[in-house]
Amino acid sequence: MIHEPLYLCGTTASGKSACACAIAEKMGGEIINADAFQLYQGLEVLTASPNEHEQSQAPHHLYSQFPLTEKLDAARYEALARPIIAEVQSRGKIPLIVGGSGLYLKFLTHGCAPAPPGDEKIRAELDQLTVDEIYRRLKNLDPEEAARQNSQNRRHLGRALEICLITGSKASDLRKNFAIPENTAHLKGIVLQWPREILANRIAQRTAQMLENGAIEEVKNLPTNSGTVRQAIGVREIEAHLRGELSREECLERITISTRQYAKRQRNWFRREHWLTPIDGSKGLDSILTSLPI
RNA sequence: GGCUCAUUAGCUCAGUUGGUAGAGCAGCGGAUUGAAAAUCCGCGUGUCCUUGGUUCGAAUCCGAGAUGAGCCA
Repeated sequence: MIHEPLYLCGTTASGKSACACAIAEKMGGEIINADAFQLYQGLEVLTASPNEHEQSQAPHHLYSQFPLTEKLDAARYEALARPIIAEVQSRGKIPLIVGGSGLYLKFLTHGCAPAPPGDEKIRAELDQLTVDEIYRRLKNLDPEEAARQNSQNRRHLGRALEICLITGSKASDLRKNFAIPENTAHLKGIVLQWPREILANRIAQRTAQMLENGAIEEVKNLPTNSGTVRQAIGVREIEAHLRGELSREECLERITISTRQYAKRQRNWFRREHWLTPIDGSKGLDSILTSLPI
């Protein structure tokens, strides 16, 4: 019997890991990571990766798999996760895909557009330009794409321009050829939701816990050539603290705020994924287990 | 006790020669298919400490009071 994957989403600090373990134990599942930063090895504390106890409760895949110098992206993630999902299915177990990285999840649920991967040389060049310059260049090559992007978003504009430069054709054409599937009937998943105040408290507590448990050491030991992973919430703040620019207390406060803001963005993302079944995270694991959409 | 300075948005502060106020941060709303924990967009009514006065008109000038900080006793 082949089991469809069950997606377990939710904002940061919504209790996904614990919930995943409970589901895996009860229903015979294996957990597959869908968090962009927990893929790396060396920032387990800062990224709130599942602890040893949790990992011993059920098989976990794609956690702490890559060195901090690696540059992963959503497409590579999809390519990594697919065979693992198939493997879990072949064992007759349920693939439990758990994580909060909306884009990564979307690649899994809706597929990957046939676009070229990022090019470091091009990105390094674009980094030298102002947003206005990037926008102008994109507008030149692909006015349609420029029109649908925000003229101030260097990341999104840069990606579109990069596609044009690599392929020699228009990013907007590529977009037309790749329609995001609208049929989501086959998708099964839940999104854990919490009252905002309570989630804010959980975030504050967990952040304090991280600093206690070695997040500062992790950042201290970051290799200088670590790329993507420097974007993780907490890295900048802790580095500022290590330089003496922020007190420990200020550092804690800054990370807590950033995390709260991130949770808000996640909430936005998941709200648009209508196929997800919302579940009240504060109801407790037993209650959650009985309201799964399977 | 005397003198000086401060008091404006949740916080830190701007506010030109009097014409009922605006930035950053926070907060709220939103976008987002190969960097996504990233990146970006939108949202500012608040007893301008209180109270008398001057004035057509006061956050702005004058008096008194309150609170805080500093200096002198």
